[in-house]
Amino acid sequence: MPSRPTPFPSAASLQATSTATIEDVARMADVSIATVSRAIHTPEKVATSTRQRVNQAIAITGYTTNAMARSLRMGRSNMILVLAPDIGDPNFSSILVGLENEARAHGYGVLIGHTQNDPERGLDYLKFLNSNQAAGLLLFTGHAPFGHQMMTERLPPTVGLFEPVFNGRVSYVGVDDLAGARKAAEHLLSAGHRRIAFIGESRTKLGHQRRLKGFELALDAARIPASDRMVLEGDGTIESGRLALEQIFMRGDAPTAFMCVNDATAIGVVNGLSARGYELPRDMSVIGFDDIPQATYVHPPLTTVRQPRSAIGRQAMALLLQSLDAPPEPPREILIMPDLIVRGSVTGPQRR
Amino acid sequence: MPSRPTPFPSAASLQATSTATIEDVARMADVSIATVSRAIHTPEKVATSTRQRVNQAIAITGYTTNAMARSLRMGRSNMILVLAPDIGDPNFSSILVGLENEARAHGYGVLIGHTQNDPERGLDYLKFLNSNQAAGLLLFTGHAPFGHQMMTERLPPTVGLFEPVFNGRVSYVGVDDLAGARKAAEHLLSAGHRRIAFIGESRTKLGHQRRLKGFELALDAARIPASDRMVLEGDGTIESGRLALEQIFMRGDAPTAFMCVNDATAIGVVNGLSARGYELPRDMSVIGFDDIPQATYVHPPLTTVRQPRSAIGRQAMALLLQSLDAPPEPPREILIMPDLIVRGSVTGPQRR
DNA sequence: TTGTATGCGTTATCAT
DNA sequence: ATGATAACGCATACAA
Repeated sequence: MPSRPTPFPSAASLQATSTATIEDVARMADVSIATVSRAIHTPEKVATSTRQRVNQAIAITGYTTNAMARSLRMGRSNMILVLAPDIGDPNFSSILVGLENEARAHGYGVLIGHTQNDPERGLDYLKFLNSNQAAGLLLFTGHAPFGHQMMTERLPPTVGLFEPVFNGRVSYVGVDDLAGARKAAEHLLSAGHRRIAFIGESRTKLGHQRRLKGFELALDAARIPASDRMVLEGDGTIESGRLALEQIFMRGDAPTAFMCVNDATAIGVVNGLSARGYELPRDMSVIGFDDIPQATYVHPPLTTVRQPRSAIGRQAMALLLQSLDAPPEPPREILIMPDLIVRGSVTGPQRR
Repeated sequence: MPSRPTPFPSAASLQATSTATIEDVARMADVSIATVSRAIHTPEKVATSTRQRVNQAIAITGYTTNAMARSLRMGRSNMILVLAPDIGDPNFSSILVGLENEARAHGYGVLIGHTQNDPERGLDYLKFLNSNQAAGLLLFTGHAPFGHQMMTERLPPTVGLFEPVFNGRVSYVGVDDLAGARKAAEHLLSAGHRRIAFIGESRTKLGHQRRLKGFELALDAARIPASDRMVLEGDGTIESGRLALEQIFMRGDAPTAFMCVNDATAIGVVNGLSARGYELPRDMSVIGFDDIPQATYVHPPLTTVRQPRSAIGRQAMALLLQSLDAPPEPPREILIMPDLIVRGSVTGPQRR
């Protein structure tokens, strides 16, 4: 019995090879690999009939462009690397969604690198970048990745987001810290508070500095004397809120309201206050910043300033994607105005 | 004035080129690229003196292997892809640290893909895998990535972790759900409870099913009649805890204790109970599972079963790295025994 | 011990 | 409209 001819020249050989390459497709469609490549990237330059044959072959083989080869050839990948020190940051998740949506819309994929603020890991990702495995870099870290100078020089287009980047001249997308903090302080002021404590890390964190500035501007405008203001150090963790509270009570001159640099700090303060027997918000007002999910589950629920997380993600990615072709010079800074979210942790000061 | 000879043949040309390649190193060390490659990967096969020249050249140029080219050539990368549906999962962060430590120790890097349970995104990452951009796959998702069948067939070595993988025959590393749940139930029992409600999603989630089984085994052993057991549906979100609670009260026969499939559910129950004016744990006991950070910040702090997160991460990566050379057949399942964490949400039942 | 040459899967240039 | 081929950067079989 004569062997039945297969519809395509090399149908048999296909099963042997693991992943279909452009060559498999070419053979099956009976064209050159150049034509296959064209059919994919510039379909209008290919005759309709051949294009159809190629597409059919692609469908049958399940061919997907080998991104490694493509990037090697092109000197640029279509992946964006996001570097984050702490994946667990409650802000990170929804910013990421914004980033990814925007990236997808432009044909880019998103990869996340977890640095844990460890220079070693930073170096690893630097190497990753160095071999063009990502076309652009998004810094959620507040600083450029650490590593050999040689490598930091050759960084791809980069934009920082959420936390201002203190080293490296890069574009930045984030909340308008100053304006947001000012809104928060004004909310406290208009509730009648005059003795207010601010808790934050003003020395190294740029974002915290800006929030402190907004706080001070608002109090200046309300002509609150310096003697009625307290500024306490706190690195932005829940624990730092508790600690700052201890200091306040050690010094003995409690304020009527706390303005915390972020919600984590505020949660620490709320917990500490409750533990000391204060009833909130009757005895003391607390306001936060960020509006993380946990802000709702504390008692009383936190009045706070909401980070426009999704917008930050979207705009940061948009800016980066633009920068891929021509990095803006000088770097741009996009500040998004946040909204005040009024919940239950602020009322007027108690009569004393 | 005669031009001063440069110490190396092509020192000048280096500045022009963007990133140093193996060829730059070869020229500078005055050897062939093959020798450079060998000096890096099999140093013992290279004369000491040449090796030194090569190393020096590498140091000067800041050369790093182009991972794209290397992987293309070798047909395998040194990156591991972790697929997670929700980066914000409070369990994810510390598992990740375990994964990364183990990976680093073996010279592998970790990349995270955020699928959001979206098949489109899954397909993207499938393409990523398909071109050998990752040597192995870790599934935090509870299921294999969705995509064209053609591509799912060609998956690299894979292991699931944290949540049993319901499609795809893959190895798995996670907590011993059954034993952990049994411990929790026994804790409730030994506190004196006999009317206990279980809240969880027993239909589609394998892990939930196992926890329910552990619950039932413990109650069987204590000879609790079926009439004293309640099993309520809840998908594991905070909201699902509240909802299940509603159902209980609608039916009117409240238990004395709640065993929740996870902490999120338990937090929903605790909140709901507090909102209804119950004082915990005096009026009602609640036990969770996972020991997420938030378990500490609810009142009363949650008694729960702790996920061995770091161990899960470490062992899953170790298993995957082994599987790279020879995938175990049949797939292995590593179950880690969890500890009961006693806090304040469980006491004896109220006298009625 | 070292060098030459080939191929990994693409894209792009130049012919035809 | 299509095909042949070079080059991307590297690892390695084979020669020397």
